[in-house]
Amino acid sequence: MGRSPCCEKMGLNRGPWTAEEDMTLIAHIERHGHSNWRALPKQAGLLRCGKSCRLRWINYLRPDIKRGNFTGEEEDAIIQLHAMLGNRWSMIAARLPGRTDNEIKNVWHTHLKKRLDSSMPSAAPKRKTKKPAAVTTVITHDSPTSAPVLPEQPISSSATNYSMASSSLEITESFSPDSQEFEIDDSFWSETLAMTVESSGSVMEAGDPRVADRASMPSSNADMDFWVQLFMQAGDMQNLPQI
DNA sequence: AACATTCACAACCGCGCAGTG
DNA sequence: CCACTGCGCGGTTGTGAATGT
Repeated sequence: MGRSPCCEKMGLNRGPWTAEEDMTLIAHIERHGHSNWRALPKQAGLLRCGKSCRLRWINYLRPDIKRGNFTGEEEDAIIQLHAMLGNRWSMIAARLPGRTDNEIKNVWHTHLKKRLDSSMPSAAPKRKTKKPAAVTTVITHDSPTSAPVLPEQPISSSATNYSMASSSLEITESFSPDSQEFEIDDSFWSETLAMTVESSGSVMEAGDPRVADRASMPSSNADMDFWVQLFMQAGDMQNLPQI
């Protein structure tokens, strides 16, 4: 269907981003946001395609990205979520504040998958030390002058839905990942996961500005409440007639 | 010390979906 | 309704670093 390529490859840079490119992209998004990825590189004077800019921003330059090793809780959460959602990395990422789908996908393919395959909790990875998060460019968003603050600019549709940090997973007992006993319709997840639950029990819609505040909240009892409610709903689904 | 192997992760690719004229 | 565009997602690859022999 005559689909044009995402960008003309002619004369555009590819491969690893340079510090200058990073700074240019950050500066441009700080000033103008990223309403149009396709037009962004031209406007910013970058020799990159919009897709590449978007990927770089979402996976690396975003100010709210949490760099560094995944905690055990985060890994457990990924395993649980993957058992429920499958390879819906963006949805999984939406439940792990500061983590990107790409990062989660990488972690899954590198060690979590192997960990499950071996089904040996004590199966230690060959590497004893994990190298620090690779940093080709040191961008300090802590700097008051460089921190991109885009309050009215959604970072991404999935990222704005952050609602919880990883939770501990005693809930596991009520759910068997290996069991195919029940299937949950996608609409359930899109509706359920699009909501966040405050500790008070009230529900926030994804678009609620309060959600953004929660994105920076540490793991808390509210998160556990979220999971308890979520799994309870999932359990209830089993008793519902198939639609 | 040198080479081989494995790992981690950034980046690319292509497809599908939603929005728009 | 159709064609087209832009975006987002998931799969895959490339490469440098770490580790083993």
